[in-house]
Amino acid sequence: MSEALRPMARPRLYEQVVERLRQYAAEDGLGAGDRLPAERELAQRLGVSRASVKQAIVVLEVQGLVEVRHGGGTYLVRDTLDAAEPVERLVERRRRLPDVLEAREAMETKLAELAARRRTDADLAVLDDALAHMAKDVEDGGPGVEGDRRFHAAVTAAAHSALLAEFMRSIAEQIGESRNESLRQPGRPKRSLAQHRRILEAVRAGDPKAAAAAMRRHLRTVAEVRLLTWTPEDDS
Amino acid sequence: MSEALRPMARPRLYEQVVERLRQYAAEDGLGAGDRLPAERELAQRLGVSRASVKQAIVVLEVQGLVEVRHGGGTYLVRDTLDAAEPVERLVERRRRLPDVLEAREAMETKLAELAARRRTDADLAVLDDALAHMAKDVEDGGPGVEGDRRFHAAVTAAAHSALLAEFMRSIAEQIGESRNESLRQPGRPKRSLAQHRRILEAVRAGDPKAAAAAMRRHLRTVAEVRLLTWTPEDDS
DNA sequence: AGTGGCCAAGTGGCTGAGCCACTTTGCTGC
DNA sequence: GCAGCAAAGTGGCTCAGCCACTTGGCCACT
Repeated sequence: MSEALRPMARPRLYEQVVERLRQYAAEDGLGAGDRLPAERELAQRLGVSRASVKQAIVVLEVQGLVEVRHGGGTYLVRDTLDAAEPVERLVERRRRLPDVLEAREAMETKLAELAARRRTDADLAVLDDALAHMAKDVEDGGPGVEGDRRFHAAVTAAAHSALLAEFMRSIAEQIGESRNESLRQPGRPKRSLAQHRRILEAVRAGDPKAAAAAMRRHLRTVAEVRLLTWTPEDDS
Repeated sequence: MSEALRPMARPRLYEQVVERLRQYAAEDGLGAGDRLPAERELAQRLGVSRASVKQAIVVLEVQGLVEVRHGGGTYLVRDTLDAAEPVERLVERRRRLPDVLEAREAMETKLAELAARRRTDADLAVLDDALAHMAKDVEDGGPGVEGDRRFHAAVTAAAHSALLAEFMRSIAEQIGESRNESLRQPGRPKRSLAQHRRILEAVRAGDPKAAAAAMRRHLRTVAEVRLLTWTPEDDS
């Protein structure tokens, strides 16, 4: 009900112009390499100033959708002016956990496998440290959230794969939420700690298959715990 | 040597302004919530017109680094004006194949598993169609590139995981290159086709473990073929 | 036929002045 | 105190204009 009182949308003119340009490119079937109408003409036909048209074009330029040649016109780079939706936004919209947990399992089992293959002594030291941190917290009756986070981050680092690390980073926030809930379940911190130990030992031993298997088992129990309290409508 | 004849860099004014603003925010220790100087003042101190300052601010606004309040000033959203590096750019810089192939294996085995669990009849029809397309091309002595692409896209679609699909999309270009090279190896198209068949049958049978295993086997042979001709220095 | 100089038209780059809309601030009068 | 209001400050947008660059056509020269 307070829905009606949310801040009014106050669209900037240049945003509307960007929208119109996307529309124009789509409807007129413009493709890569085609030239947009001149700024002066666009301004006149849209009924706005040239400055606003220019701001809109700057937006498209920054997004890499358009190439502006001084004195030569403005050209489409791709077949469309639709911006590729940033991963972060998609994650936001798709807050639904299952997707995230699936992606996490896919990537992190691979990360464990790679970590077993590539970990350096320094990587192992960080892993040991993270595990010790979590162990101490759990002994003191804490949930071990920070230690858990550090352990998984250390595994990611030890895998030495910039691309997978980047993907993990983009769902880190969602994983953090699930971690909080999971570790608040009674008995969970101790079991989680034990599972971490098995992962670490496999990584230390340089056994990729064992590491992947241990990580998979760990993540599946986490996912189970988390999904027990989850319902599709509960988008929190 | 032809390095000297590459296109001249002709930086836009607004880009320089953006750079100056980032610098200013960093050097003056501006943090989230702090207000930028007024547009008129910035224009005067930078010695540029207000329009150029505004274009720069539009850039920062589009990148979500700054919030502009009509009549109230322009405020930093985060503690820095440095743009988070988009995944696409990272992929570009990290053109090195191993990373990409690792990520691909991690995600696509999971996709195969999910596809076996969730595929609808319509999904199966698309998979059948893609496989038939590839089979026909291979029979005619072609490489079957397009059919291969469609098959893997169909598996991704059948998994019904928007997040993994998005991740796949962001490395699609690199995968495409590797696909071209792989399928150009003599004998590869036929073997690849057979492997696709096994994947499809596991998905049709609704056997997640078999589907994941078949996909993993397929991707590992592809990676092997590709990596034989790859060397770290060859960044092409 | 090819080359380079030249010019005019078209287009983007950028400016300055100006007005409007909105927010913030602080004074005024109760 | 405090509500109301006016002024100052700030961003939104426009207009008119000049400059810089690209393109294409024409021409003189080789």
